[in-house]
Amino acid sequence: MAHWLVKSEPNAYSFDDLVRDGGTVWDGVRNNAAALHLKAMKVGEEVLFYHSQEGKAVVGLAKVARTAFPDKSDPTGRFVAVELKPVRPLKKEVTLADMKAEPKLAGMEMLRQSRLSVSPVSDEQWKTILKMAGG
DNA sequence: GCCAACGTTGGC
DNA sequence: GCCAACGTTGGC
Repeated sequence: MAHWLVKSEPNAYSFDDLVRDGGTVWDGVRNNAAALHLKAMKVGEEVLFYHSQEGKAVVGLAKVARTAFPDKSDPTGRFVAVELKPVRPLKKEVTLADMKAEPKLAGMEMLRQSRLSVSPVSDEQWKTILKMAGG
């Protein structure tokens, strides 16, 4: 099973919003690299939910509820959306500073390319982050 | 098809 | 608020 990380500005859509809604369509991605990752997602795969700008931390776990389908909000029809459901909040947030300070996470895609809104997370990175979050 | 200019994202 | 990184656009 692959793992992923998605970013959202909590002002626009926070993890609490996802919990409140019980799930959401993850659309609005307008970047090819990110879209490729969306297309690779499978139902049931788990996703780290990261708050950018206000927060700068991984705050919760979500999972893929529906694989990629055409993003209705995209007039060109080139991009896709998925559906995500909340799993649980993390016991402890894992901040960007925490992740940068952890050598095991040095190769993380989201650290390498900070603007990428959807990125893959390796098994080892996944385990490391969950451990940092208090299990 | 190249590349400069511009816009957007996101960390600081 | 600034700036670096990166993607996109448009002139040539």
